[in-house]
Amino acid sequence: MEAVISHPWNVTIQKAKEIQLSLSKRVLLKPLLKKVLLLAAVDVSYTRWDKQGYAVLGIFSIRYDNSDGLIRIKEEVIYTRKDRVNFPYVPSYLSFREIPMLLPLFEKVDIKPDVLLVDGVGIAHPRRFGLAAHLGVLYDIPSIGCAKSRLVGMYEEPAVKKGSLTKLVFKGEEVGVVLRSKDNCKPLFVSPGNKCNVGSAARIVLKCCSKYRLADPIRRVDAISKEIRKGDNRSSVSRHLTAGSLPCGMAKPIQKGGSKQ
DNA sequence: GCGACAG
DNA sequence: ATCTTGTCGC
Repeated sequence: MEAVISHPWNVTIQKAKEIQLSLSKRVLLKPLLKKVLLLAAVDVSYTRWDKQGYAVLGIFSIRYDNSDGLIRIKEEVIYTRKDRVNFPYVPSYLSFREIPMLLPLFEKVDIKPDVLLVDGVGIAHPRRFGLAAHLGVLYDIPSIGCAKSRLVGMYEEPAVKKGSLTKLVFKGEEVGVVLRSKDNCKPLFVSPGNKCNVGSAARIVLKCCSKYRLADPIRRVDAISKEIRKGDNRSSVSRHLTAGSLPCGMAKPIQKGGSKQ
């Protein structure tokens, strides 16, 4: 994929804020009605001292379970990258810490997924421009933020049953939902990133939750990220197939010795 | 002024 | 985010 927008990343917090305020105007909120068949997910894990980050981008082809209508991952193509982290973690500026590591991975993908799931927030952000919104705008694709905790907004606790949800309201606006993705488990904070709205975001994320608290695709990239952090060995581009063949255009991007450092 | 604060 | 054993609940 090729970014539609380009801007510096090694910036001060003040400049980062200006970029967020400027780019937030490009966020488009609308129903995402197209059936999701190709889904992407990203995540980054770190070493204890924050010196290195392990970024992962997964492209997943999807099938729908006949019985429950939930999404099942049919095939996956995984891209990973180990990088030194420069930008510190500053609440509401996570994009500037993680996106620089993810950019090289997106470059390797030559197709646009129907939606991108992100471990972080979308518009449920002080300036309505969290990590998911930022990535969605950069690549002009639908994106959804699936945070494990709250950054901003007020809400009431959703019922304990999976599928229960309550509104996440920030400054009088509904910026997302608090979604119970698994019975009796802490809820997820789902907010649209780009080319999606709150309702569609909640519907899609719930369909991605099969047996665990986290949406399957995010849980997958999260596991891979932590796995390679421990091992820190083998090729940085791997392929995993579970059945059938890849949709046209998806087979190409796999190469060996692709991305390291 | 003080507490809160995605990963 | 990461460091960590056992432990309580579904």
